[in-house]
Amino acid sequence: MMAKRIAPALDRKLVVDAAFALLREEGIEALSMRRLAARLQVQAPALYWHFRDKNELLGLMTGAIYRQAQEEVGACADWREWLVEYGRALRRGMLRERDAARLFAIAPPAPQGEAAQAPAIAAPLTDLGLDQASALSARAAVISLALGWSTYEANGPMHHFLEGMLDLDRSFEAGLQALVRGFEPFTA
Amino acid sequence: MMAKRIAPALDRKLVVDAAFALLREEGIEALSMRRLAARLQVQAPALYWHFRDKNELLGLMTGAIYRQAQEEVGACADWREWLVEYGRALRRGMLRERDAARLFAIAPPAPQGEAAQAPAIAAPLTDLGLDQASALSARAAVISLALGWSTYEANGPMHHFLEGMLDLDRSFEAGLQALVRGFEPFTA
DNA sequence: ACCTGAACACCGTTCAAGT
DNA sequence: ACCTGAACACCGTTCAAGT
Repeated sequence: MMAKRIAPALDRKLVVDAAFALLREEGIEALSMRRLAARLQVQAPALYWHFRDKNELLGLMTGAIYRQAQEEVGACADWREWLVEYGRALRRGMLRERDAARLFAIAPPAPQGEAAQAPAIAAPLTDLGLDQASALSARAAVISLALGWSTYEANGPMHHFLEGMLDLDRSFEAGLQALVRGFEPFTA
Repeated sequence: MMAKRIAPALDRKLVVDAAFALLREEGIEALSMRRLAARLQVQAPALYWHFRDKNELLGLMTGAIYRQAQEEVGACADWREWLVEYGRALRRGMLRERDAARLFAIAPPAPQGEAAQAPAIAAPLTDLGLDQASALSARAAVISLALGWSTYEANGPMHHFLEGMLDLDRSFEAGLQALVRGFEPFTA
């Protein structure tokens, strides 16, 4: 007879999903290994069988947001259109998840597969005719704008008067348009 | 006779300076109230006489970086030049202090004086002929780009191959130029 | 007014031990 | 293989008490 194999209580996807739920419900301050474990009906050290440390878990979360944004971008006629759609998708993703900006500040998106290679990162843009160096540079700028905007927007100092004073959605859009419009590829 | 008045061991400036020193030497993970107090030869609770909580202290730190950037911008011929110089100054400030991006993600810059009012924030640009709404929007976009860039740059995923693949300084500059070049004021 | 001592309610992580 | 129990070395913050 084979030994009885009982089903594991946890797997990576289960934990990441629970972490997103906890983040949405209680915010990043409440996202501790102990609370997460409790929600999964398990003790905190059990999580360390599945993840090296908390940072790895958070990296999978930002990685998911990051990847989903790319998937949301449909077929585009040219690289400028792709950049604008990508910027909007990133912003949507960061608005969807609570404290997303703080998450990105702590834990870089974990790449999966060969998505970490420069040609793969540049691909959506090089496919539309942009050279690789320009593609990497432009994509980095769009990510930075979206990331910085949500950090800025989450910040209290502005949030009070700015949301009356300044339409945040419209202003982000204006910034994104400006960035993409003004971008000049390194090789004409 | 008056009672003997002994000099206080601490004041706000002293603490903020020590916090910057600790941040530079040991990074944001080591910036705890207890370690900071130890460096000042005092017990941790003493800090709570001078600051409401840790966040207030961090806000003074980001506020200092933020304000210094503005002071570094000299006289400009037009608002586009001001935005570019301001963006560069912000980036310098964030490179100067370790973990600056994470600091900004946690604690919004504490405004001081009447610097928190919209007209004051817009002033450097409205003085150069831009309308207030465009000024706030453009300034927010430049801040976001600088902030996001340093978050992005601090992140590991890219940092490995990106620093060979992509000149980070040159790319930031290209993004900043694009943003400012492409920006169209709301009122022509 | 300004600081200390002691305590509270937490953290992330390690590691032997259980099953 | 996967999880628990117990422990270590920390946190931020409060509060009575000292001077």
